[in-house]
Amino acid sequence: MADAQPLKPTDAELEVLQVLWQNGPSTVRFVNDELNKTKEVGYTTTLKIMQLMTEKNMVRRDESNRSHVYEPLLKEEATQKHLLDKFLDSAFRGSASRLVMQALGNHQTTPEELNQIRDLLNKLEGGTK
Amino acid sequence: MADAQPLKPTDAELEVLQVLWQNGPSTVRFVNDELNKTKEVGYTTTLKIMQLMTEKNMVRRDESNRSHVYEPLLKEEATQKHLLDKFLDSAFRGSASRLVMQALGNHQTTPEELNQIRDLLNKLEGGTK
DNA sequence: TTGCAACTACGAAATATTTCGTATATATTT
DNA sequence: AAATATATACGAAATATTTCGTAGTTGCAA
Repeated sequence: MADAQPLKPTDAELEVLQVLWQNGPSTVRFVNDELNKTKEVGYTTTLKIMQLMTEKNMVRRDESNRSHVYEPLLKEEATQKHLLDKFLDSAFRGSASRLVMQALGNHQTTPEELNQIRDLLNKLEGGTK
Repeated sequence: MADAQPLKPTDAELEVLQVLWQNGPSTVRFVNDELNKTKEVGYTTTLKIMQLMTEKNMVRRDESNRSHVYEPLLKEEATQKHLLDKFLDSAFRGSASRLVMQALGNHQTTPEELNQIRDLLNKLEGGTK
């Protein structure tokens, strides 16, 4: 057996996933270089994390070339949803609206994005103006 | 020295803080009982966590009675903001709007709350309709 | 005044996660 | 062909976090 659960990735695993989601299937070398743009981390450290992720079926490894290529098996949206649920519970006691208010209040958002959100609100309110 | 940093509480610490934020200064016994409504956890485990939190200045301990009373030193809002920032970065690569859309989409929110959010949107857009 | 119940202190084990050194294999360059 | 660069595998140390047993106190009830 072996299934791609919507497991909760650890912090280090999530960082790797972000690189893969953003850039598609990549080698350890590439991922490690990306990570090093932000923080210092050894090559074998990244390698190890990705090996563990392979065992957990979070990524799939293509070994046809000497440099293995890793592809994410977890979907970005599904994983975000999963993490959001947990975060909402633990940090906001489940109050989505409070989280949303904080997120909108503390971070700059473009008018376009605000409009998208407004559209969503309209849909949610069932057209109520 | 010793200051009440907006430190990142661990999961266990956050659970304790939620109880304190929601109920005000409490004893270990009370906190432990609350936690046990959700999951099983030993009394001394909770005690230990709260002792560590005291050392980290996340809570203050009143020892005047035999049962010590713990009061949160971290503010709920500030802590949420801190955690949200981190979460936004790690899970949504900083895109507040994507997080908001997901949060609104996946969780039921009352019309009143939606209106609150709409008001906030209006303010943020600077009145642009 | 004895004994039980409820507390705190504290060390240490159990887990979970991250980090990296070393060995070894395989390309590539000179 | 030798030296050098680049990969993977793997064990194990370093950290971080959680969990709990045990010892010792104190309050209270029988």
